[in-house]
Parts: sequence; C-alpha cells; structure tokens
Amino acid sequence: MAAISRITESKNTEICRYKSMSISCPHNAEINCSDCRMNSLCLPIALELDEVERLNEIVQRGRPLQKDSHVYDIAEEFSAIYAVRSGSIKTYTVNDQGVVQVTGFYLPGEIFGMDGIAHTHYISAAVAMETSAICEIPFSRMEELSMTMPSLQRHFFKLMSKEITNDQQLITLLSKNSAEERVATLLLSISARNAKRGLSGVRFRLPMSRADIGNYLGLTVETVSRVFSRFQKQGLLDVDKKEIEITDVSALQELANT
Amino acid sequence: MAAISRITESKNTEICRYKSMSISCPHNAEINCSDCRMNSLCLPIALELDEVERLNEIVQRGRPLQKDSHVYDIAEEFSAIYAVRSGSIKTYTVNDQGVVQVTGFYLPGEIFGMDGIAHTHYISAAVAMETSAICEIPFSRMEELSMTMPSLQRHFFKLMSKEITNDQQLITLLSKNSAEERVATLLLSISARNAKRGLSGVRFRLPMSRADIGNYLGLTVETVSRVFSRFQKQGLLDVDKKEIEITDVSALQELANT
DNA sequence: TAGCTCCATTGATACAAGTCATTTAGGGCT
DNA sequence: AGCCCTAAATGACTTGTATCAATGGAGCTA
Repeated sequence: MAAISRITESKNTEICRYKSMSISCPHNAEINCSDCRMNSLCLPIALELDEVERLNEIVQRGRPLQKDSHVYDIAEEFSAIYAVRSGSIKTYTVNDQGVVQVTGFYLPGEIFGMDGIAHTHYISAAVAMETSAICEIPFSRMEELSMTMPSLQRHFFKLMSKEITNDQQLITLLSKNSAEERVATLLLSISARNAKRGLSGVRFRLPMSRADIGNYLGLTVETVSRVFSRFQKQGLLDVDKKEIEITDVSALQELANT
Repeated sequence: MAAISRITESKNTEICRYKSMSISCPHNAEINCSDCRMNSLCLPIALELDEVERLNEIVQRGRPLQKDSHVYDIAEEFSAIYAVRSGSIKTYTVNDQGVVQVTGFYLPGEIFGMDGIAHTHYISAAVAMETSAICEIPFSRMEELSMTMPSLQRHFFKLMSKEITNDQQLITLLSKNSAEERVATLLLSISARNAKRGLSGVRFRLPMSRADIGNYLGLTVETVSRVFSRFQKQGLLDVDKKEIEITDVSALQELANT
C-alpha cells in the first residue's frame, strides 16, 4: 500500500500575451461577473443586479495560469476561494507521510479552495491541469459582504455543504465500489458537468492524466488503463488517450449504478 | 461488488424518567450552554458571555434518544444542526442502489447534520448508537443570529470546513491504506477524542459495532475482526468485544502513520 | 532526424481482502 | 433454566487489484 508519489510542479508563470487587450483573450474575455458566461454556475441565482455588482468589485481576475502551476500550495496562508473561469484545476492533499491524495477536479464555473476556511493555512494544494483562468474571491471581504447579503451567505453555506456531499459520494465510491464502477462514475460525472456548460456530454477531452484518475479513485495507473481498455472492448467507449467518446451511455450508467 | 446492507432501526422513543427534574439526570444535567461542560468543544471560544446567552436561547434540548432511534432520517426536511451532549451518534448515507455508507461517528461535544445545508432535505441519516442526549440548533435562527455575531458565523464556516477536511482524511485512508492501517487510525482517532474530553485515551468502550466500523472503513466485518485479533496477538491491544485497551500506543501510531 | 522523457498500455504473477461456512458467547425473553 | 437471536471470531477458499516488468508512441530538444 501507501504508494508514495509526489506531484511534479513547474515553476513557470508565463504572462498572458493578451493581457493588455480589453477583449478577445480566450481566458480573459469577461471583465466582470455580470458578463461572465459562467455566472449561472458559480453565483447564486437569487442575487440582484446591484448585488452582482458589489460582488464583482471584490473579485480579482488574474492572468492565465500555465499547466502545472499552483493556484495555492499546502501551508500557504489561506486568504481566498476561487472559481474556475476556463481550463481545469485539480486539488490534492499530502499527509504527514508524504502520501498524495487527489481530492477533486474542478471545471469552469466550479468553486474550490473552501477547505482552507477551518485553518489559517490551506491544507490542500491546487494546480492547473492545463492553461486555465480563475477568479479569486478574497475570503475576508466575501465574509463582510455576506453579512449584508443573506443570499450570498446562504450560497456559501450551500457551496461548502455541497463540497461535503461530494466528498461523501467519493467516500462511498472508494469504500463500496469496484474499479470499473469507480471509473464509470467519474466519466459520467465529467460528462454531466460538460453538458451543464453546454458542451458535449458524449465526446470530450479528459483534462487529467491516468495517474491523476488512479490517485483520485484509489487505483493504480495500470488498473485505470485496463478498465479503459475493457470498456473499449465492450463497446462502451472510444478511447484515444485523453479523447473520450461515450458510445453506450446507458451501459455506462448501468455500471456506475451497480 | 456493492454489498447491500441496511441498517436496522427501532422506533422506540422512551421518555426520560428524569425529564421533569431540574438536575441529576445523567443526560440532561445542563440546562443551558454556559453551564454545559461540553461548551469548550462545541462553541467558539471567542463568544462573549451575553453572546453565549443569545445562542443558548435558540438551542433546543430534547429528551434522551434511545439506542437506534433516529435524530433525523434521509429525505426529512432540513431544519437544524445538532451537537452531541452525551452518548454517541453515527451518520450514514444511502445511495440510489440502497448501499449504506457510514460517514461519521460523533462523540460528545461534536457537531453533526451540516450536510443538509446544501439541500432542503437531509441527504444523510443520524442514529444514536447508544442512549444519547443532543442539542438541536434550528438552522434558520442560527443563520439570523450569525448575521449579527461575526464570531458565530466564522465558527460555522470553520465547522463545515473541518467537516470537509475530515472527509478528505477519510478519502485518503480509504484510497491509500491497508485494513490494518485503517483500523489503527480509527482507534487512535477515538482515543484522541476521548482524551480531549478528559477521559482515558487508553482504555475505552467503542460505541459502534464491528459492522459499523467495517462499513465506515470500507472493510468487511470479518476483516475488521481479524485485524483486532492480529493486533491483540501482536500485543498492541487488549480487546474484549467493545472494550478496548491500547497496550502499545506508539506501535499503533507507527502503523497508522505507515 | 535521432535521442530523450513521459505517459499509456499490456502481460505475468503475487497477495490482501472478500466470500462462504461454522463455531462461540452473550443478552433478552418466556 | 432453557431458548432464541445477534455480534463476534475463526477457518478454508476465491478473486480483484497491486506489483513488477517490458513495450510502444507522442512530444520536445538538440
């Protein structure tokens, strides 16, 4: 057991070529929350227009992050939570023994970084799995703001609580399901989240490596690979490295629900 | 695989014999938060005396719950979060296929029921593992109160976030550790929590069954039982059903940290 | 274009934990 | 006291996934 692995990290933080342009940067096209096409996912629906405006004012939009660069690292001081604007982020923890556990994959419109709230420092790290853009929401200002905006406070309670239910689903998956069931479930989850953003739920590119999938699902790389091959052979999937096409959705659902 | 099991439930809700007495009921001795000897665990330390008083006013203290009776059940409308005053509580989820996953064990001074916040209904159930007493904190009133009490709001953010980190530790445990490591870790966790309440961290009674332990840790009853026997043989534990004595703490820690 | 590295795939084998079956020990009820 | 019911322990056997080892291909660099 206790497969010790460390996640490699590149220190690059390339500046976006589009930085100074006001539009047409693929990762920076939206300059505020009201125009952002992700806002239906990351903001509470109940917010009034002027409330969106007030929230917008505290949100920081940074330059794009390059693949493998950190949004925050373990033990860094906790100061903000984040929303993915484009690209994809993975979070992971490292315990005392140096064992890495990937704890989540975050796609555009999703919020991450809430585990730091209980502590003054982050207990997880977040890295870009590909070139990504994120919004930073300073936590102390968000807290202040939520004191006067009940719907925002409720929204954040809900987000955190949703994080808890997500984790609990993962716990059940790890504790009660076979390798095939775990992989099928992850694929369907990504499919559904893509569909929610108006993308294809059938044909997509996995942003993460087999190693990340294995680590997240408590499996070895070899097992993940074998499961993909088996699914392909059974006609459930068309796999070409990270490009996935689900060719038999209902069979996959069947498997995930076993 | 997907071992399907259902948790048995008794419908009894015996009335406490001590109910009408003002003192000396083992589960009802404290009539308010300021006197409760658990308050250092469940309340934020930063609360002022009058703030404790305001919180105290919204807290409902019910009659003791008998073993196996529910605090709340899945799909029940979410309305409150709870603190354990005496006894012990377990929470579990049941997914679409009827698979039960024990998600947590709660001892005196600990808070549970926060997963319901994201939804209008609970997505888990909570049952007493033995005769227990709990405090109910109506969520909507707590929300109102926290709008005017920053330290309370912060405390609840922290509690939820702590729930997230707990879950993530469990995820790592399930995903990366062997049966022996999982059991050792659970024993040490219970030991530490007992010690925190001023009880022995070395000699204690496990409130949960082998089946609950197995379900929680993603193991079968047989495996849990065998691990206990092995630990006993190796001189780490003295086991007599639910009575546990840790005879070699450091060896157990060694195992848990492998 | 060769050579390097990283990632994914596939095969052979080992082993930890699951499954099935049986025994033992309490605890509660008549 | 005798009976039933459930929880726990233990043994024999099976199996899913890990481990170890090797190969192939894509992308990068020189």
